[in-house]
Amino acid sequence: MTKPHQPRKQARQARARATEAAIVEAAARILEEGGASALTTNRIAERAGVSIGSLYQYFPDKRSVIAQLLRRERAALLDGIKACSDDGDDPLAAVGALVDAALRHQFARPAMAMELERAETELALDDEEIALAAAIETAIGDIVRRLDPRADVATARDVVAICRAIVNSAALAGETDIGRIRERVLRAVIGYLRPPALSNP
Amino acid sequence: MTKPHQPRKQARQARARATEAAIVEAAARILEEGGASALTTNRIAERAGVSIGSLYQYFPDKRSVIAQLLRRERAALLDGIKACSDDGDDPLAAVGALVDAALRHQFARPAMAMELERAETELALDDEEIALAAAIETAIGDIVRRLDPRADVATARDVVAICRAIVNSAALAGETDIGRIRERVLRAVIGYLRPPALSNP
DNA sequence: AAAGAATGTGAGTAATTGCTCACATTCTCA
DNA sequence: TGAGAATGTGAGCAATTACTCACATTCTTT
Repeated sequence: MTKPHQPRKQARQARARATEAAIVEAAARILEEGGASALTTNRIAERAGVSIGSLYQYFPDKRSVIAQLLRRERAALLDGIKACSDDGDDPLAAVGALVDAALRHQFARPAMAMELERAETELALDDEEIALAAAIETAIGDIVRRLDPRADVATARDVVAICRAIVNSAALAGETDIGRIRERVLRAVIGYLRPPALSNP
Repeated sequence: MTKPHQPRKQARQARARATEAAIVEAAARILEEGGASALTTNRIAERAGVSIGSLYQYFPDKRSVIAQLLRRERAALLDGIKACSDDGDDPLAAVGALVDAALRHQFARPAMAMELERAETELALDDEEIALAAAIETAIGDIVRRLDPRADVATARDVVAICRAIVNSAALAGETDIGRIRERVLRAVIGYLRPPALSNP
């Protein structure tokens, strides 16, 4: 039971909601341009075009800004994943759609996605964020079980980890051909879920 | 061509070499106990049992301490990987030995390995560190090509990424059964290198 | 129009950081 | 043994940080 990262006060006017959104988006831009070390509260406020005081009117501390950005991104990813479930009956196609959703999310803003992942570790997620992560794992588990009915929580976690790892290391190495990356991620995920015979051909 | 992270001055007496090693090991301990945010130069010196002045006698700046620790760990990993090449002619056994080497390295000091990985991204590696990383990728490529002769640089990178990703996410989720993790990593790596037929059974 | 609520401001503060420097101690070797 | 080299010390500086607060502006409602 961790203290939730809630806005200090609820925005009641449209102007205030715009300010709040501008702050979160400014944090995203700084994160993807300069990494976590560039993400200071004064810089966030400046980039958002508001004063530092305004930032602290809606966020009790710096972590809450990052937490809000994390929630925003996670919710979008969950939407994309849930859409895969409705993709017909072919398990392979469903897994393919799942990988596509993950790739779309990761490549929409690659640098931000990576930095946000790293920031997550030192954030001490609150209950709402844990629930979101659990929902994502459940949704992935549902799809993955169509290919491998014995798949458990660890399997779903591994699939997420494999996707992220290949995409991130490819992005870090300067690869840009998403088609090639997609092919490899798919190969890894399917190979993991349906292991080949361990004999020598 | 990045500025190398070299010791400010060369240690000539045994006492000085001990001091230098103590500083690097102190950094490792702080990193694995408190993460990157706990890693301050004053704390490193205190933990090493030396004064802050001594630290700056052998390291020009904070990054150099981390870089030295990174070199130490990378060199150890490379040794472990190179040993796999001498493991008989069975390609599957060689890949198994490779995964074991990676697991041993990652699980010897899991928290430190994870934190060090994260620190690496924001370090701007110098030539020596790039050479070490390249040597590791080459050694892995050699082993991996026994299973899949078409494997290229990206393939080796993917294998490394898959190993790390599964181990880290398992460790983060609190798993401790190394045997189970080993099995899954092996399944993922082999499944990636020898993809099953993409047909429905 | 007026008054109170909501929103916005930014100079300033206390704490922390990486790092320097003037000096003390210990070692090496003629 | 003594002199210079090597090593070790830690108070403190300059820069940066997250965050506060007294106040100004804008909106809503009657």
